[in-house]
Amino acid sequence: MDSPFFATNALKWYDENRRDLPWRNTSDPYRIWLSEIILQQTRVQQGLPYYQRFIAAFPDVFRLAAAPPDKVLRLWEGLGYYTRARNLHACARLVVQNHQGVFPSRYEDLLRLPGIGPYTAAAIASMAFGQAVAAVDGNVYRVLARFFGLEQPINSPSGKRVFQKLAHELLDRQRPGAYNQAVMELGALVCTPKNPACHTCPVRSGCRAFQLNRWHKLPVKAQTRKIRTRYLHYLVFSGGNRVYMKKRKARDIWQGLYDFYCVETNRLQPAEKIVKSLGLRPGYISGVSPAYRHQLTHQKIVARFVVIGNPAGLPADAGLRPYTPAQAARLPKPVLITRYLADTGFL
DNA sequence: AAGGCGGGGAC
DNA sequence: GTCCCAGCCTT
Repeated sequence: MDSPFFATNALKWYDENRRDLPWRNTSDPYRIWLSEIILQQTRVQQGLPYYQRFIAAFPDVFRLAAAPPDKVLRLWEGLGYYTRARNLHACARLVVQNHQGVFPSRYEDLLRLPGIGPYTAAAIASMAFGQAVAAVDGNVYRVLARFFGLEQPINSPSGKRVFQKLAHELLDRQRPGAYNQAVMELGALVCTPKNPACHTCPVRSGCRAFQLNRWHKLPVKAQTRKIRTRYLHYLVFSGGNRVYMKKRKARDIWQGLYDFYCVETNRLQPAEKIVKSLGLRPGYISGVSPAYRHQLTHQKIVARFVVIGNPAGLPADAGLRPYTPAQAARLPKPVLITRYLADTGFL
């Protein structure tokens, strides 16, 4: 299905189904700008009352610029991302001081203002000034990825360029502002992240994701696996110039490398608690190391070493075997373990 | 390229 | 609990 189908039907649907929102009944750049800042990463339902309060308190950019910073921040309370409020105020003052209170109309000039990035600059330029620039936000990524069946990740720079270029090609040159809002409105009301209302979608018949039943797979996001913090409590059984170590099994970090008996928990625990959990008396503890930290690709390791000077309490069947310093030095070990052994002087 | 920022709603 | 939301800024 070709692009005119998408743009035409999205625009038509928008004209008939759009929500009546206050910033859509004006061409005042100040109001459009304010709404866009408030709606960054924020749902309309949450942002709407804030918009009303800001307009009531600051009807124009001069009133906002003249306000004390605390008053602006107080009105922003509860909305989150408070840098937005500080940038909002800074931007207002900049517009008043450097532009005589008149918002710049070109995308490139808007982009220079604090708090205005590529999306917001395009939104203002198109909606307030009719400039033919595509505003690409999370909704647009989702709608385009689904309609065109695009598998490029939306959170990589290369993927972003693909969507930006496509959005620019699709843009309705006659009504860029309405078109941009049409696509976003479609994403907000119909083509939602979960349970999209495909049965009411104006462009369903041309939608690749709908045809292939792949809406739930799109858009693709590159796995930005978040860092997991793991807390390892090592029990270092030692005595007679020997230290007890074991080989790590597969399917976890440090496969095949050698370390000590390990208790993993959700958080750092007192050494006594760890020892007790093994049925050992706390009196066996002959030393506790500070926390060692180690950064892996997607994990942060926090390790603490509890020295058990009495090998009598050795857990059977843990695969632990005694090694002399010379032997231990030759074993392959995680650098964390090597560091610890070096710190204690065992190696 | 990655991380931080935030509260709320859906699931 | 997780994911996402009309993103931007800093490092």
